[in-house]
Amino acid sequence: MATGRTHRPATRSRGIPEATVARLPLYLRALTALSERSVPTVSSEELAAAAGVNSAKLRKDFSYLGSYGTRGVGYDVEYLVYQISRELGLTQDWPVVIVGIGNLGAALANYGGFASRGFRVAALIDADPAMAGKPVAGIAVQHTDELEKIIEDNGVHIGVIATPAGAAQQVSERLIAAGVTSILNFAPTVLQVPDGVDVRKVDLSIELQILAFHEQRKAGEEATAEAVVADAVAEAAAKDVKDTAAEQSAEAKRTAAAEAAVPSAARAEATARTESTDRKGPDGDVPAVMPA
Amino acid sequence: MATGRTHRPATRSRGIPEATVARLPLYLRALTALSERSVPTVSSEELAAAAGVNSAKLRKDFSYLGSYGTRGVGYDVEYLVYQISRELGLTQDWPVVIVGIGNLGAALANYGGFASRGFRVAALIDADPAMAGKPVAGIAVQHTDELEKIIEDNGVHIGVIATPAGAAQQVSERLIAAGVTSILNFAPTVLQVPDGVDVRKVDLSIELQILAFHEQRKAGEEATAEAVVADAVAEAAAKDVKDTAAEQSAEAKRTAAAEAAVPSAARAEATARTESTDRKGPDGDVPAVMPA
DNA sequence: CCATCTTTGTGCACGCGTTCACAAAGACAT
DNA sequence: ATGTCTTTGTGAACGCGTGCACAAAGATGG
Repeated sequence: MATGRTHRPATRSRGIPEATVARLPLYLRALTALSERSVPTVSSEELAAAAGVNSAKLRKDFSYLGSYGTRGVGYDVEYLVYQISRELGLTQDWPVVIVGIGNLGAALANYGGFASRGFRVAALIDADPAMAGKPVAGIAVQHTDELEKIIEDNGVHIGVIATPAGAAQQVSERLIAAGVTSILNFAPTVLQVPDGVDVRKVDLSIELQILAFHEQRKAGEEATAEAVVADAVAEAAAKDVKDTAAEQSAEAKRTAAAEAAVPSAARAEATARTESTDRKGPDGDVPAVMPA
Repeated sequence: MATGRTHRPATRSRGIPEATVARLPLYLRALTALSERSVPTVSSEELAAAAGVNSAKLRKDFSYLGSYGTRGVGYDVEYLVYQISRELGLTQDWPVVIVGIGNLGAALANYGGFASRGFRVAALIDADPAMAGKPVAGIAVQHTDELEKIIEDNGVHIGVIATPAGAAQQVSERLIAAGVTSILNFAPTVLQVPDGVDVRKVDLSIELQILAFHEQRKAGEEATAEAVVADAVAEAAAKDVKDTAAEQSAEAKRTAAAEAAVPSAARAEATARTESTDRKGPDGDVPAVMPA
């Protein structure tokens, strides 16, 4: 999954825990699949497997909605689909606007999952005058100037931001001022919003970085003792640099730290490689300096 | 953020909590911004504000990495950037393949955040022979047949799946067999993977559904007593249908439940509307039946 | 060198979420 | 009817994550 929950502090909504709410769409998808295959009932065990969760967790999740199962049998698929849809508010059709019709915005506009799940793209909005009028996914792009009018005329409460990072905050403010109270943010920025507005963030770069962390850990854990030692050396060297470089400029300090630490790390990696088979830093042997 | 963590059960990696790991990229981004503005040091309070988190949480997060701050002063921006980058494994350059070059895949390929953050698009792969050779984001798309060779030749460990749901599982199996151990999955499916493989899921539809839930709740909470009563009625009616329709077909049961419940819900909504000002189901008055 | 002021690092308590394990409920067969 | 078997629904224990609040550390000024 992705990251970046910016939620109201834990206002357990009508008794349904946030964690449960986040899983309901997952169950719903699994149930819809079963429904299409005309499966009449499903046990918590089966459904849990399909949704990739623990069966006890699933049962507890459902218990927050009510007692919708039958002991000894399981859950009625169609009935459960309806109950979850209703709970999630998908029995109504939500108009959504997408702001920022670049590569990503266009991809979102074309995403089929919208219409089939209770959402309708009410408008596509972009700041580039050259985009205005152009059809994307069968909908003519409108200019940002129209934003407020579009929101109000269509009674839009959910907005998707797919603009560059720089524009996101301002766009969010205009959306909110016009009546939007829920935002799905794809721009790599932390949005500052007033209370009462929900923001969910999807950040590709963050997801990849989390994967990289685990990947690095996997690569490192075969190199046990020696690597740990080498790491400690690198650590100490870096720390030392920090301590002794107290009056140097930040830039000089960073460079010094890199020089001191990187060779040790490289050594650790080399060691790891000779021990294990092929696991190594994917690109080269000496780690590059970090991005800007 | 997005949803869908499919992680190793909680193998707290080298003492760093998963929740902290998930926030490190956030801090890193805020720090990089400060770095570009040549800010030498930053306090936990300031940085926390920029990253949108509690300052105590931030300090605790950093404490897992070591004591990198200076009391009375704050944190050295450059030094911290380096430490976090190293911890996340971004001091090396990770080659990444993107499978499924549709709208979304193309958007991802064009996403600038890649290169600047330690990732490099090693290849774009698509099953459509017509796509083969076409340049997307300056890289020629390659056919799925080449998948294994590409992975192995480039030492790729991280794969991004942007295919339709139907193809995702098979693609993941091929990726894993070829050596990929971390997957970022954009396809709306739960991937079944062996132990040792990390999967993170980004699901637009799920994010929107979670927003819809909160949105519905906001709309409903102005309508207090009467709505609750009406809801209870709908609940009872639905339950009743379920009970009495025990021997009916699933399809008939669902229809009956919808008929019994929906009018009540509509009533509740109507009540809400007269009481509050303009908050209403965005599209029509009668909730549509849920998606297929 | 001492006093003061700022800011970190963390012990502690609390609450949420997860999981286990089992009793209650119902289906189904005899 | 009665017993057996399956599966739900949930009480209780546990562990992780969060946030408070404060002591320790160090900078800064006199």
